[in-house]
Amino acid sequence: MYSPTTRLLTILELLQSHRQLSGSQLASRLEISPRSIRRYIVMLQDMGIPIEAERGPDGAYYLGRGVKLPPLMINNQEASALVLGLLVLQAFHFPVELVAIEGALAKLERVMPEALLEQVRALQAALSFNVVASPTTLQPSIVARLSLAVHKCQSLSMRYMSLSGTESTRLFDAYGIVYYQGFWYAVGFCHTRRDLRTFRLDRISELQATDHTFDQPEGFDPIQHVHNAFATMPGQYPVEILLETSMSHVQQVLPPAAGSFEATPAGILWRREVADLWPTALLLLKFDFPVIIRQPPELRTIMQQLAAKALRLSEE
Amino acid sequence: MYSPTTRLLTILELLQSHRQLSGSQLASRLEISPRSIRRYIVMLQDMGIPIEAERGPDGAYYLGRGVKLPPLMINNQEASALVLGLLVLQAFHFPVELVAIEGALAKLERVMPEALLEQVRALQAALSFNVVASPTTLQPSIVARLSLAVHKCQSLSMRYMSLSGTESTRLFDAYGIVYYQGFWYAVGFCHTRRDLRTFRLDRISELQATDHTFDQPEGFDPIQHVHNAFATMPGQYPVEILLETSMSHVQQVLPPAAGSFEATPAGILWRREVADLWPTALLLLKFDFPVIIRQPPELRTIMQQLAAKALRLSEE
DNA sequence: TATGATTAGGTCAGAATCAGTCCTAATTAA
DNA sequence: TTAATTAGGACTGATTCTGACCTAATCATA
Repeated sequence: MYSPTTRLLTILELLQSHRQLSGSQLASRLEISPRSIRRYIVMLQDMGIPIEAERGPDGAYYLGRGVKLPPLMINNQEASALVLGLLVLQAFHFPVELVAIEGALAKLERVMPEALLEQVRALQAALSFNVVASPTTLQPSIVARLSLAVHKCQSLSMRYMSLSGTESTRLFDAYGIVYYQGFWYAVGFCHTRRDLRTFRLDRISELQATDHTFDQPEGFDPIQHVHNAFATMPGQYPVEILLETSMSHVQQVLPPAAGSFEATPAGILWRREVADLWPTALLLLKFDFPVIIRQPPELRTIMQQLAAKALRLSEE
Repeated sequence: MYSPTTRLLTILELLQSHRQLSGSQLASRLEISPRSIRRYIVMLQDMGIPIEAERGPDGAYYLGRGVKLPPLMINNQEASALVLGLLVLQAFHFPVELVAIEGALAKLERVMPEALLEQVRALQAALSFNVVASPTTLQPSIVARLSLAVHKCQSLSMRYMSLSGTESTRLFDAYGIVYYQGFWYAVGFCHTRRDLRTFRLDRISELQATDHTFDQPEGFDPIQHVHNAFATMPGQYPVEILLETSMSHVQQVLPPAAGSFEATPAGILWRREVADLWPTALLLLKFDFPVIIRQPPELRTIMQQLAAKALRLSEE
């Protein structure tokens, strides 16, 4: 704590680990005059470090937000947490700039004490994450803009290429972003299709926030919806099924995203649209309450086929 | 970049973002004489920052490892990556000291530019990880020691409390650590039971590395093993089904957690143990390839019931 | 083996910086 | 109002820093 430079760093460190400190506190810790502390504060500010001050009694200096990040003073524990975090991001193909992850990793690993690095590497080698490798890469900037739009409830205009390869522009209210089996998806309401939809992020080519805002539906669970969306890709068959049970039971068994539910005297009328009827058919077999198929007739045919298949399986 | 004090920090920053820099490069960047650079290097070294040098042509200065961490100079991108990493660690209940995560988070968030922080917070709020919340906490120190033992192939002596509540001391060769459905497990060879075993980390109370070392088996996949261990949990129905398709197709349709798969001339033999046969029965109806039920006979009965149910549904 | 580029460091004088001690002003909570 | 705090000007003397000019040591390459 002798040279001016170390003093400067010490002040920075003190301000980083304490919420706020008064000039006299700093002065006594560094054993220099308060006047010099004020001078150091100015020096730090000149360096772009946003030190702010509260005046008056109980006034103090504290770190504010700037445009640039000040040098971070971290201890060993924190460093290993940081490295581990970065490694996890890498393993999960998190939508963050790779350069950023690698840059931060390089900086940290280059200066970490040997013993610490060994510990972290051991953890890294020993831990197995249950991760499906993602075959595609996606642009972090898209994810960043998307998440901001989710946060601010801004509708989005985007260009999307469907799995079949056709590209289209859609107006979309994003409710959440979900990682599911190696891919990242945006879940929300598609104005073009007027339905809840799931879009794979790596198939979005353009994304633009609009002025239009929307209301986030209460209690919507993006994960649930993605799970469900995989069983029920939206499409051309209008399905109408009468569930002879209570609404509360339905809500336990089916996610809100599964379609619309209407209470009728005969039971709960469940409506949705699907391209593939098979998942719905299987779903119906799962239920432990009586079910009546209203629409479409094709679903009855599929049920017959399922019955035949089940019978065949039971005999062989 | 004018005062001597700021120059020191600039040199540090340059050394952190570049792998290595020669004295003359540094001198021209800071617009001071090479002699002064040399002096600054000494000052940094005196401050405990391990700057090392390569002599001769193409010689240069570079950062080495010390006992203490130097101030980290990071940019905005790197900061958001770091914060995200920490958030993920938190979400996954990663075995890292909570204090470390929170300390680092506090330091980073306190100084991050407003816009950046908002972006990260938005991401955090929008992203849904498919994570099961862990009901237990575990000691990071145990994980650290365990992972070191995995790395160094040291046998471990540990006290473990089984699910039934009996405590025992075991000699254990840890092969890996796996996160599976909200819990952390150590996978390896248990000398006491003379078998591959899986131990939940939060049930380990004492852990001690021994002098004894072991050989890590070639090509052992800890995740695979945990999956298997769960698929073959003692349920009462041993299920054995012949899937008449290729192994690669099976792997696309079924997760590794579904059980064990064995290639036979007739097809893939799928074995698992379950307590409830219904989910398996429904699963079989999903497949688009021929399937033969070998075991148990009860599964055939269930298939008949399913067939009846499907038929009933198709008629109404 | 010779050469040149580089780090390492000693020395010295003059310039620049820094620290402390005075001040005064502005701000703000009690 | 009062007291505590930040903010900062001015001066002086001590300290430090800088650049210039040295000499060694090291090491890759021609």
